[in-house]
Amino acid sequence: MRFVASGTRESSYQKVARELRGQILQGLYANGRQLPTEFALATSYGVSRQTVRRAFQDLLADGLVTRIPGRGTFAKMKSDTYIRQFGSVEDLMALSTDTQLTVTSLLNRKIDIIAAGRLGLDSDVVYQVSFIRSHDQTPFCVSTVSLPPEVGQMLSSEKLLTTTGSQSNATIIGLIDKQLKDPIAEAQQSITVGRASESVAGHLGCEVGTSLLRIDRLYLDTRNKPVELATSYFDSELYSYRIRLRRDIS
Amino acid sequence: MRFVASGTRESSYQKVARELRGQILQGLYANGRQLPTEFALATSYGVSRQTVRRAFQDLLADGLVTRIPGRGTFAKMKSDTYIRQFGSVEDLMALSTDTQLTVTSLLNRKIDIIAAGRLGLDSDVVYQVSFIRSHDQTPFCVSTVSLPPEVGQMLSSEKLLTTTGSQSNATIIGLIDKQLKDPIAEAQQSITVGRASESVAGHLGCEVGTSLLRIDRLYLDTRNKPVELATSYFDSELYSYRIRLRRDIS
DNA sequence: CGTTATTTGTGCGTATGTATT
DNA sequence: AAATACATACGCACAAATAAC
Repeated sequence: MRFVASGTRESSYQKVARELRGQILQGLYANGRQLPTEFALATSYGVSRQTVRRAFQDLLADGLVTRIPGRGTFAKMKSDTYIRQFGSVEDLMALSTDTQLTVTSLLNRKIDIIAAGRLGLDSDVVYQVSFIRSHDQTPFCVSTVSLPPEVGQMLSSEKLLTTTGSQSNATIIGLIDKQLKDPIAEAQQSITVGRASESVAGHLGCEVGTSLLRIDRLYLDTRNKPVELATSYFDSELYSYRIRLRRDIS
Repeated sequence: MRFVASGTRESSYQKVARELRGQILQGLYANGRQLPTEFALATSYGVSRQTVRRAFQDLLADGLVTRIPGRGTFAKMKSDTYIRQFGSVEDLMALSTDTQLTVTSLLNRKIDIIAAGRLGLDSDVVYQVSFIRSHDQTPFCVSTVSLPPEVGQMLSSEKLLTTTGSQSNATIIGLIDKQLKDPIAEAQQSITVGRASESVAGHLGCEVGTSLLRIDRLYLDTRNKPVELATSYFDSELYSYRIRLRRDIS
């Protein structure tokens, strides 16, 4: 899940990390088996031990391995399950440079009573745009964004949202935040289980009715006015939602 | 997720990372302001540039900074990407006031390879206790808590966990935190979709196989040692996981 | 029980490359 | 073109944890 700009050549440690990641995900080190030592990998790849260590730091951050001083490095994955969580939603959303947005339904005026209600509107009219988010050409998330009419009209000048199949690595809320008088101050997020509709299943490549992770986010500006409602579906077999909470900020 | 080991003194790069993390979270570098360069930090802390780089790798993995070659290191601005997660361990511990816990399976020694693995144990022996959480006499959550043997034995004096059908509005992690030498410092939470087993379905009053929200929490103490693994199933019809994300305006 | 070998962790120095200003 | 700043890569030394003898 580490970065890498697409254009540049892959560095040594990235190659090591990529190959080890593939082997782990393929179950070569299933049941927590031990990986080769730093020294062994360094000699077999013809790189220094530091380079191998750098690769392991990525695998560690990905949660794929456990390292125990004096003992060795062990894979965390159990091959007997289907669960391939080689990343988290947070990781993927965090680096917008890593994920690509492809518009599937252009920004348009729609009638949506539920969305309008959650946006605190009096009428039933909202502006909606739908898109998929991909990482490495693999779509992992389908989203629909609903906006109050005035916000929707504000964004109607954005070519990204009004051109078929257009791609970007921006975020909608980023676009909105730039143009708003009052900036975004707060978001309310709710995570539930949802089912894949026909269109969602088509985009994610799963079957209709599959249980998906559904994440709703309602963004509010400093005046506590809702400015965006985003409803996203994630395939939870591929991606889990991971959060790290810390205590003691000092 | 970060590494290592253990009872020893804090290392140099950890100190640098900790202090920078605190400063960022306190808003010292709010609005995406630039942090000192590697060289500046190295000289001011009296360490090498490599050590500063090691610290930045942790902050990068935490998603707290963005680094741009040729430009510098910047605190992640919440506006140009999205609003970041700021829950706290305290929030999780305070879950208890309006919900009630009923023990369904007493604290006991069990064999659980998966739980033991996630707790980083060498053997397969863990202590487990199961319970349901109710609100207004309606159960909405079924949890199983796995503990390392030494923690389990520590809690074996708690009447709550060793008496059939006992009720309380405490949290297990709260009980643990009181007795631990090293307090809880961090929690890793993973949210996925799970299916109701026979026993879970029985307690929640839903059908076997129903899709449920599954939340796994791994609590770590200040020495990064796992002390509790909680696996909970929520009926997503009754309960959705809500988070409020605030933005630091400063 | 201590000793030794293995393995990971920390820290530093150096050199070179690449991107930005 | 030059200076700045991050990225990669290698080398070395020593510390700390573990396991085996």
